[in-house]
Amino acid sequence: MQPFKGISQKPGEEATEPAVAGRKQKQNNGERPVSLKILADYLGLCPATVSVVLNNVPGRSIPAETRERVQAAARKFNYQPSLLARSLRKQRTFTVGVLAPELSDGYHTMVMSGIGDHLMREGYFYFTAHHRHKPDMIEEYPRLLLGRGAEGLIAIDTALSHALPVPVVAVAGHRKIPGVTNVVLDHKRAAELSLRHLLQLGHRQIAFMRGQPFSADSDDRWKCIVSVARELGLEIRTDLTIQLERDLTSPELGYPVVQELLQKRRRFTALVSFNDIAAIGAIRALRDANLRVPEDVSVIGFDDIPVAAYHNPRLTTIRQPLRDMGETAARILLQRMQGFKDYPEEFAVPPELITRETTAAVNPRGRRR
Amino acid sequence: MQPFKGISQKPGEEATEPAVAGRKQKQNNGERPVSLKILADYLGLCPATVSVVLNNVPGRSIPAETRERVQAAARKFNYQPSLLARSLRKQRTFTVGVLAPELSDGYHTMVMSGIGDHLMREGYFYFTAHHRHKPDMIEEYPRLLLGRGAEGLIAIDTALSHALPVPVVAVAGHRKIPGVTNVVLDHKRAAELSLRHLLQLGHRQIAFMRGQPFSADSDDRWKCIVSVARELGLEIRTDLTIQLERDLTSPELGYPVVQELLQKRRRFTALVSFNDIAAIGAIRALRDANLRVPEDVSVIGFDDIPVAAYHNPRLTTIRQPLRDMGETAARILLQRMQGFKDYPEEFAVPPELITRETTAAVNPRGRRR
DNA sequence: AAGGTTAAGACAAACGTTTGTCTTGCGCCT
DNA sequence: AGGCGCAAGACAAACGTTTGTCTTAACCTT
Repeated sequence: MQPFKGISQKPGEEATEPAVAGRKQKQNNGERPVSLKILADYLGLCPATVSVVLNNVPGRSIPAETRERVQAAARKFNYQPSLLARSLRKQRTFTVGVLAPELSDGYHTMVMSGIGDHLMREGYFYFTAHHRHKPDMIEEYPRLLLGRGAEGLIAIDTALSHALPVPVVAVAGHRKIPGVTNVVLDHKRAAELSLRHLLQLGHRQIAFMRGQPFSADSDDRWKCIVSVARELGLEIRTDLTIQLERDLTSPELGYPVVQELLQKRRRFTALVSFNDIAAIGAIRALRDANLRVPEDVSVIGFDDIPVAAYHNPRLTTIRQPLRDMGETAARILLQRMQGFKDYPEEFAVPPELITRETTAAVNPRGRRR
Repeated sequence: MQPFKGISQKPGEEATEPAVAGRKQKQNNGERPVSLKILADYLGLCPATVSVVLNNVPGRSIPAETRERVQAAARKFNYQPSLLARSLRKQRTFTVGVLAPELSDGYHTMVMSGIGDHLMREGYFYFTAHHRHKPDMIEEYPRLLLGRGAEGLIAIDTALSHALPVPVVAVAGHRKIPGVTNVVLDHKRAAELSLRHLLQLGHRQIAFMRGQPFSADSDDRWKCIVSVARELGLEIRTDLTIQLERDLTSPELGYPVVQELLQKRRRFTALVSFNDIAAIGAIRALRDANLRVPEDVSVIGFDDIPVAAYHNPRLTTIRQPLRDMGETAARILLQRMQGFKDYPEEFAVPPELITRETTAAVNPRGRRR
């Protein structure tokens, strides 16, 4: 961390600083904010009484006149109670921790958006921490978050390794862990939607893209695809199965793996992508190999990220209600934190098939052998 | 908030709960985590001494044997100091607040990602709050964040209205406010890059898309475009200027406004979009009107979001180093919090022109009159 | 007038730390 | 032997709240 040599503030600028609302509120002169004690001294009362008034504690008799004096003083000095001190005393922080692999990825931020909405609405604040799938951080951050007073944790796409002493809700969590509620997509249903759709269009030679091993959904999703394929009598060929490995959030994710697939020169008429971002990379790779989408190859994505509807061609995909999942996770967590005992171990939300332009009936004279 | 009727935990499941690392760590049985006092009682020492050992306070003489006893006990009981109590005592929380309009938008999350990286690396945690541009929340949240102990604030694309008693860094902030450091893109340079590029390709009839009034960058960006256009002798026609209004983060943002522009049937050969997302919507609108990009209309975006390089056609755009800007903001904030006085009022970062496929030399026989 | 009730608010302890000062006892020096 | 210095750790106050109990004085009742 080097000190910067940028433009320094012009001298005299501070003198012309406009007065701000109410009490003169200096920049950062080390003055501490007014505490209950200061307020009490000013009023000639004791801190406890002031606290009682300001919190409207029931069953305490304080005359209206005194109440007004106290409230007026609080306004005058712009009193803000220290949540820190209050939390320490009441052993309640109204804070939760949110753990995610990455902050800039569409999937995670959609879920976080739902979480944030619900938490703020309910008067909770939250710490965010991201771990980029590093196991030591996944181990360490929950501890740190608890140390900071988090009363509960939400883990997005994170491979938690053991139980924790507070309620935990996982979105797209791997494994069953005692004390952890899993909010997951109904992957079985998702697999049915995509495979049925492709089969109806006449596709039989279908390539599949598997997610990265560190991504929580990868495994479940794959198992469901395999099982549904069997039910529907569809063969899954290993030479048409590709595997994502890299930890990327850009379409580059799907580009090279599809290129490799094309080099094998096996005929396929459809591709089931792990997510939309990879699907966009995949489409680019197909086009760069002079294959048309959907005329030569149909592509189906997953997630329905915002650009999916505006990609060219518009992406057919399985929509995950990510924001809802985030809200649901937050709601369940808060209920559990309030001592609600009868929580579900797993909460599945239904996906939806969004048919757009990247899937079409199989082309009778396929161009690829 | 309604209690859910989901699957309840099977009875007896808790009894088979596997033992977890070290101390038996029950689910959530109201047992409080071990405190310094408990540890001290166990060791036959006083809490202060234990604290001294665990923090390695210099200048205190504690024999090695005692130190080891203390450390062993801390490990044994998995002691985690209460950051809450420590913060209260030391008047230092190592926490900052981050304020953004929205959590699921690409721009904001990219910046947040840079911020998060730097803060975590430096051992700070942060609260996030989002306000969806609602003025009352923009007014309220800073107060709440300070009440939670935030020692500094980072505001992304947020119209702060007055000074605050802690250091503040704004990314894409509107106005100059005393005590607020602005981290901004060099919009002058950005305007030069895009206009020079289009002029070189022979464009003269250029349509412009202005950002939403509530977006911090809109105004600056527009002023710079106007000023650079004048320098370069380019006329900006009001009948070719469109204005974004809606608060959206999907390409839908740019679709209807471009449709309206097309209905005026004024000839233009290029469009300067406010951002990439709107550019993708714009391209869709152009294609839906049977105009080819870039053959009939060149389009230039702004931001360089991850899908820009993989859109079809690949998007020419002005890259904002958003992650860097976030990191820079966090770095400056931490320096200011450490009492570094000589901070810049403004910190400008340079944009970059990324030439891809949506811009081309002007088509001599334009199809639109 | 004595005792009881009540209103109004003071008092103190507690939450879990940190840190400056104080005590105790031991070994050493002369 | 008396004094000094130092090692080891106890003690206490403080950070800003909340909350149960206690005090005081006024008022009421008979």
